[in-house]
Amino acid sequence: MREQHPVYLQLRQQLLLWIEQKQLDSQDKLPAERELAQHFNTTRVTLRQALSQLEAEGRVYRSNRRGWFITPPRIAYDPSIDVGFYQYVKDQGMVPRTKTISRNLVETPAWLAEKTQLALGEAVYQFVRRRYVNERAVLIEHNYISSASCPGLLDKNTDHSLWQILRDDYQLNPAERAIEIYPQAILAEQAELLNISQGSAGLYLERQSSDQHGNFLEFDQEYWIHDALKLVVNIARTE
Amino acid sequence: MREQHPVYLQLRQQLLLWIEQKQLDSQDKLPAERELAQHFNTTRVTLRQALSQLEAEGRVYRSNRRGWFITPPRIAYDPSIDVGFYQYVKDQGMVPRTKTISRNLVETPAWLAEKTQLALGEAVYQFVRRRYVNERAVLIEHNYISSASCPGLLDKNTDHSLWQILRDDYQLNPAERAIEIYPQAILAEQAELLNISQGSAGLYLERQSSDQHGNFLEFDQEYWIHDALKLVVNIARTE
DNA sequence: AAGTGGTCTAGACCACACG
DNA sequence: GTGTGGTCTAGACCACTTT
Repeated sequence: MREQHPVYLQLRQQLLLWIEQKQLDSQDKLPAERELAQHFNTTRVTLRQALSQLEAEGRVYRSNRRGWFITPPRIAYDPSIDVGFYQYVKDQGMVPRTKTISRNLVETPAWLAEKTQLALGEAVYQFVRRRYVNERAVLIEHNYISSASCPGLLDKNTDHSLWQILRDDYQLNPAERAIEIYPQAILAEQAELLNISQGSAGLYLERQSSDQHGNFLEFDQEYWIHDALKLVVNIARTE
Repeated sequence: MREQHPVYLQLRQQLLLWIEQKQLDSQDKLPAERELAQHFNTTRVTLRQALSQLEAEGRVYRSNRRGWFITPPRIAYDPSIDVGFYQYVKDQGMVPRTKTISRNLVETPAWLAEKTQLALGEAVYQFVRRRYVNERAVLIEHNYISSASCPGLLDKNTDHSLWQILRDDYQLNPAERAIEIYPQAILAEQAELLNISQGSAGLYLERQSSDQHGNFLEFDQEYWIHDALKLVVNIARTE
């Protein structure tokens, strides 16, 4: 035997056992840190280190200053399928909710013009929305939609599926999509909207869609909490 | 003005400026923690909190007990393209390297049989490899390849591209692929192989490929360091 | 008002990396 | 061997949440 595991890793193990024993379920709250620290005969600092470990592993999560909770299972999401958040969450037996935080007609900024077919300064709709799964906020979404293609979109209810509105009200369907995905810490603005601490692990997903006519349709940025999502992609033979 | 940012976030900002000033480049080493703490007139604990923040953001990384370094740019990777690690790293002007850690003929375990067409106990080749970009270890890969389809594979040099071997020596090409991706902390075994600490943020990528005849070809698990990778997926219209 | 999580200090010891 | 990063303690104060 060479090395003894550090205390916080032993504590991690004990916590897992304790959770199992207590049969804590998704979104159940753990006892106060001071209480746990005493129970396991250690310091709050070390306890928090152990909890942070479990947080990184996606076993527990926290909500600002409210405490630690048991992480629910991940949502599976296939970005190649024409199904929106609202639908695929429901299909997996969870309860989706969307809150539109802001909606504006803005001028296309430089960074967006560079990435898309949009001209610098051209008017686009910008939506910022927060999405929940079982009342847990799991992502912040920034949408940019061509204003020319979708007159009057600002007046519609965007608390459900944008794609459905595009399809039903404007006969626009997403066709080609270019997607970028990478792990990225949640920074200040999004962290505040998600009520988590800045620097929490996250997954960034960016998607540009064009419609069935090949025109720019939508640019989408999604800031996901790291433990809420599982991406599933199926790829057929490329000829 | 309501709230003052906590010290470690101010320190984060100062560190970024300091790095810029010093013109530190990819993989350059930062000074010792004690030195930095003194320079910024704070404690090691707080300094480490600031560094951890930057680590989460992918600006700095650490290598076990060796210190803190500047994070190099991410590698872009399109899992829908028939190009292996070796090729796409080179295409982006970086230097790839692969070290085969183990190669074995093993019996298909239960979890693998469940996921694939492989029968429980059937013989498969198992490869564990560590991959580097510019001599920085960025992922651990577990490969399972049908032994029936590839006799003699164990004797070949697997320090480059497996796919190339499959193509050139066995006339097998990956066709359909099912991919799963999610953020996941790097746990004990992989952390040790990557020389990072257990619980570091990571990205898990799992891929099952079948060949041009529709037979099982390969099952692949990749444990990526969170800051090394950017996924790019292009999806055409699904008819 | 009380309790909780978030932050911070000033030490300390150890195991490992590196010269 | 020396210095470094990794870990740990025993406090403390503050801002926020909850009662």
